[in-house]
Amino acid sequence: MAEAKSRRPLADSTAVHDQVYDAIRQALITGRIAPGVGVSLRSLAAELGVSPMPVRDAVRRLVAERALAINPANKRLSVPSLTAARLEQLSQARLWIEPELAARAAPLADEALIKGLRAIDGRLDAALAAGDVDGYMTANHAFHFAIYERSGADVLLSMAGGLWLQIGPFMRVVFGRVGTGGLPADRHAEAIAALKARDAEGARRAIAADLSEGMDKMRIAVEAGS
Amino acid sequence: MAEAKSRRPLADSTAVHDQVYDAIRQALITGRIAPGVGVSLRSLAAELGVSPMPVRDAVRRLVAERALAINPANKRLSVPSLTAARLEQLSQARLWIEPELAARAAPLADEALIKGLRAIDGRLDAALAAGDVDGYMTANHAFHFAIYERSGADVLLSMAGGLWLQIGPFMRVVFGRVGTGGLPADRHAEAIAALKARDAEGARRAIAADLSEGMDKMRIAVEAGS
DNA sequence: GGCCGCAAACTGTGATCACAGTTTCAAGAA
DNA sequence: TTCTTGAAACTGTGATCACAGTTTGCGGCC
Repeated sequence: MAEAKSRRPLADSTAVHDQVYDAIRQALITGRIAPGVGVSLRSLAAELGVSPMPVRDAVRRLVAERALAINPANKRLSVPSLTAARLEQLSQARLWIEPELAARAAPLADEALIKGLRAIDGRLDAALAAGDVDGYMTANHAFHFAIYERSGADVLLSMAGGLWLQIGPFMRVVFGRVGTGGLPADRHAEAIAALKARDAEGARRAIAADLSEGMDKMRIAVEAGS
Repeated sequence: MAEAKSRRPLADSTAVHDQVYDAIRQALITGRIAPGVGVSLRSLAAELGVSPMPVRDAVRRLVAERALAINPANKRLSVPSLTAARLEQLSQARLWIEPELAARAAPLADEALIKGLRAIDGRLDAALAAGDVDGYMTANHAFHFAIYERSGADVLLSMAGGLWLQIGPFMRVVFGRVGTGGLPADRHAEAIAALKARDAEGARRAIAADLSEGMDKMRIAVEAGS
């Protein structure tokens, strides 16, 4: 029992089901749990060293966010498969919401935000140069949401969060197949410049371009894989 | 015990937590549980005549969909308040997603869909004439989602569903304050005509106009109420 | 050697209990 | 009368168990 509890030391403080949520979410985004495969409450619970109860709560939340799917026939859990149709819809939704969040953040940008973004972008470039996929994806997520959070638009922000969660597995496929090479961080520089100038439309364009380029790559990778 | 179980006879078949989800969702949309007030797992369970367990599952889902809020300090549940900022974000998200769903549905429209929409619109008009708010809201929801479901875009469809759930309480405020009068069903006729002609852009415009008009009313009602 | 059938293992679901933290409210003191 | 204090009630959380349905895999049969 004590041994099981120490299998994967979760972060302290907050509720267990939240820690389980974060753990599964991270496993999903990084592709540690592959799309299409089935999972179960008890296996997840054993793997995380907790009782099935908080896992059940976390899973319920992830299903509501469409990060996990539940087979209506036998009610079994699985990770959603990567289909072109799903990617297309997620792309379209992101292309509207995220540039909008960037545009809303621009007038509210301050020096602290710019400085933070530069630091994140530095970590991103380092991960890119080192071929560190996890590091790149973490930094990329941090970069975008540092901007989005500044918008103060909580409803749209949570929608964007849900979209990233669903698109995470697609990203992993891209980097697994075509590598991290050729991904331009220039758009990030553009975005930083626009935010510094409090240029809403410039920020919108920069983020839209950044998304478009990334999602084109995903589309190609998914089509090649099917 | 047996008495409690028969307090509110839920629909048969599916899982209990799904029935509880539907029941709470409906109570939220129709405003039977007012925005801002606190709720609890045990009180909901007692009211619905079930044990707290399925309520817990349903609530977890509703919190993930932002239809319920959870106070981070004392972890207590409450219904989100109606703020102008929230309405503005929900409006913007709806105005992008729903016309898009209508446009996608248009090329796939068939006679059965048109016929179904006409029937729903008839019920809508009857409810409108009778001042039946619940009937109007139910029919209006049915009308829109009959169209959206035809698009086959499941990801966007579920996003639209989440948005309706969040905007439901706002709708109730409108009808409670300004009544159902002055709500034009013409836009619905326009939408039906466009779908019949398989005119994607026409359908997009009709739905966009329908939403705009409804949400303008909501905005006015919310501003007047604060 | 290949196929059928049954038992064991595993699945999600729901109920019940224990527990720690918070709120509420009433009784007693100033 | 007003403020303090303490107990009771209520909150979400987690653990554990029971149960029905499904899947799985091994053994025996054709």
